[in-house]
Amino acid sequence: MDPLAKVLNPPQLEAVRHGEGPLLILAGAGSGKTRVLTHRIAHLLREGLARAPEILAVTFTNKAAGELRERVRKLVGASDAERMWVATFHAAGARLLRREAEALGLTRSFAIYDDGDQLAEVKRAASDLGFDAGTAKAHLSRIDKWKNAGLLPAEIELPEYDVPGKTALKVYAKYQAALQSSNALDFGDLIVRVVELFKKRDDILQNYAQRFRYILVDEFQDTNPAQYQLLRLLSSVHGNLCVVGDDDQSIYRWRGAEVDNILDFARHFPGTRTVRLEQNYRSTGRILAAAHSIIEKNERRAEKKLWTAAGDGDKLRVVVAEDERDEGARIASELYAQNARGTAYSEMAIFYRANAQSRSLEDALRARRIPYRVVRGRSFYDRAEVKDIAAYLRLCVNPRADGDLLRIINTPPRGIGDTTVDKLRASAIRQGLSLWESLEDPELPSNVRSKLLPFKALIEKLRSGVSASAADAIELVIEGTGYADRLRLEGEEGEERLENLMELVGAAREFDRAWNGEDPVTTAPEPAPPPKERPLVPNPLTQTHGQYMRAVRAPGALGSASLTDDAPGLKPDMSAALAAADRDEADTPLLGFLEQLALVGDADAEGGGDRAALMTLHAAKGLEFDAVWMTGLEERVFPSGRALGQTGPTASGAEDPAELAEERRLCYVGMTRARKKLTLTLARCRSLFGELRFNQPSRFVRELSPDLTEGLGALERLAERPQWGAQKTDDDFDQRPRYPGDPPTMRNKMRFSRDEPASKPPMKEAAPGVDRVGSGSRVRHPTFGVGTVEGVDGVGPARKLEVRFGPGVGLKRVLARFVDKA
DNA sequence: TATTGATTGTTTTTT
DNA sequence: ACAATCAATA
Repeated sequence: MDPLAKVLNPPQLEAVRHGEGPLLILAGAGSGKTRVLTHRIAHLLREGLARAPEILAVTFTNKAAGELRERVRKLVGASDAERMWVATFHAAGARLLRREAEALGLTRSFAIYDDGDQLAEVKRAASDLGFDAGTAKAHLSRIDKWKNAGLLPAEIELPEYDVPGKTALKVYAKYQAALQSSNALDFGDLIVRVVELFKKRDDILQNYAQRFRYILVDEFQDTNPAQYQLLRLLSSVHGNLCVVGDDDQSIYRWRGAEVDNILDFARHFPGTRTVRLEQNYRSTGRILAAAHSIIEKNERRAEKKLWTAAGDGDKLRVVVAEDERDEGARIASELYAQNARGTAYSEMAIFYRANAQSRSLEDALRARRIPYRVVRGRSFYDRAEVKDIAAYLRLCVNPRADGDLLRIINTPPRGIGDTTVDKLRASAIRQGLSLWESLEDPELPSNVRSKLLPFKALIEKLRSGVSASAADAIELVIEGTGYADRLRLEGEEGEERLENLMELVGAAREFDRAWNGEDPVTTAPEPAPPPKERPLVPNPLTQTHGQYMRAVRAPGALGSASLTDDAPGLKPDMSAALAAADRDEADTPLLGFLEQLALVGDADAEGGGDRAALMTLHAAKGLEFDAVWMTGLEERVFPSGRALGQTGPTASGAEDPAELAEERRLCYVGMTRARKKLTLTLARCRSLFGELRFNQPSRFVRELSPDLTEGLGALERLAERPQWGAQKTDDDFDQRPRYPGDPPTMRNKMRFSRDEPASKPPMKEAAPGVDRVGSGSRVRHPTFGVGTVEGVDGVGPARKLEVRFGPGVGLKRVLARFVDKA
């Protein structure tokens, strides 16, 4: 019998063994799709259906790409794994475009603009055209939509009456031209411009379409039309396109994702074999049944129903809280109780619809001293100081980058104000040159030139001083531009920014090392922490959270760590993996690091230690936890007020069925994250946008069957109570009529502290949060190793510690959030 | 050029 | 509530 049959169930096996032709794998939540993808890739190689370089596997997140790459590597070995393309859509696009840049009139060192750069550029485009720059956001959202749809300006036709559309289109054309002359691309371009390239140059398309004999796509339900076009083109020669996804988990419609891509796949690719993965290996029967009862109300979906061989499990629970503070307090005490019963905090998660909801939850957890981490976007790399430094570096590498030049020409302030900049821009436009080239335009007034020339000299000095090393380059910029000096003058906040830049240097240092295939430094004077068969490497990307991972080194390859089934909690080393993928495309570690800065956030950073996770429902996709709390199950919160036509600019009073279907999918995604325990909470009233609101319980809880759920009784009691109009203050709140069984008022709460135990629960040893690190503690810093705290300044994770590290490092001031308890 | 007061719009944000 | 952004001001 095929040994594969031991690790795969029949439909999984069918998907893995499918040979040529289009393949659609409808993979329900927790049905083992990554396993299928990895085994399928291994199968293709083993059966000689493809050689490694002929395989292209695309995902949406860096995390997914890293995980896939790693798991494939474990199956097929490092040398094959390195020769295939396993990347995010955007990384693959960037890689391809760097190779073919000339064909689009770009150079290999084009810059990748992020949202902020994009908005700035759109503003300039709009104001150059004489439009109000205040409308830039609206234009940008149209531009993004066009790009998601795969439409470049020339291909867009608008009806005469669409006046705002016409304006946006003009801005789009101008914006696109500005990017082109800046030798820059935005995220959307990383896809659309590949499509453009393929349409324009059939020879190049043929080259890639021939090469990629087998293409595999993860999370296909999230593809936008541009990505879909790209896949169509790339698979046009061999037709071996395998897509994996779950239409029920499509939650990015608002970003241009098109569920129809997956729903109509079989129709668009004749001869498609469809495989359904419906056996769930994650959740209990009740959780699956409840999730199904929510999702089955959606009309257009690929019929499938998850089942599990595991038991029914506990009932879901609904908790009705008084307000958001009460909601937080109850959840916090439940977390505490769960933990006392043996569930690690790291196995618990709290989800919310909108980031704004995290505040009250965090307050409650902090009050209870429950260790947590908030999973957010790319917060670290989005800091202004990091982006400033990146702009300097990009300008050094790519002088045509007008956006980067404008960003830093007066940062730190060097007397180059708006008027000077305007004159420079006018000159550049007049002569059709880049800003950089115009810096010494002899026609500029001498007072303007006298300001610009020193700036030019500064950049030239940097450019000649910048070496291959990313870390050295960053240090040179920080010190050489006066940026550091400026921050040092700014006190408290400047200090912190400087610390952040030091972290950036640390990340770059690690990246350099990985690039050069050197062993990562272990500064720790004592034996490296957990004795694994390999040394532990700080992940440069995730080091802000002090995470450590196992280094696995392939011969002659870059370091990359493994995400293994046997090592839960260890995540792949993204930067090293990215370094490996792009090494032949980028020439130096500096260029590689810049690429990483653009394409990889620190979002994937998993906080070390035993902490509960807080995140939006969107951020939860792809994750799983033993116990999950979904919060804010109230109409206008979840489903969001926008889907109900109640909030925002599109507020029409009418529900938007498409939006509501997406909210439903979001609910489905959230519920299917839970392995064993699922709790849904709502608050009777909640302050939202500054006013106190009494929201109806969400339809998603009202729809739950009592067979599956406990605590529904509270909903009915709630319905019997009269509703009050909006009440603005706590005083009003306290003077509401009292009903038997009502929780105490706010004021009472302060006195009696209903939910808070009289004495604070003692901190558990298992929670190595940074909060209790003080003088004398031994701490571990990802860059500096292990040291002893000698001083503390401030409170919370943002406080600074003076730490005495080992020899060669000495006394350093570091942010508490960057260290872990040693 | 930096500071201020008013105004604005607040879902989600893989890259 | 609240932050972020912008126009007017010193």
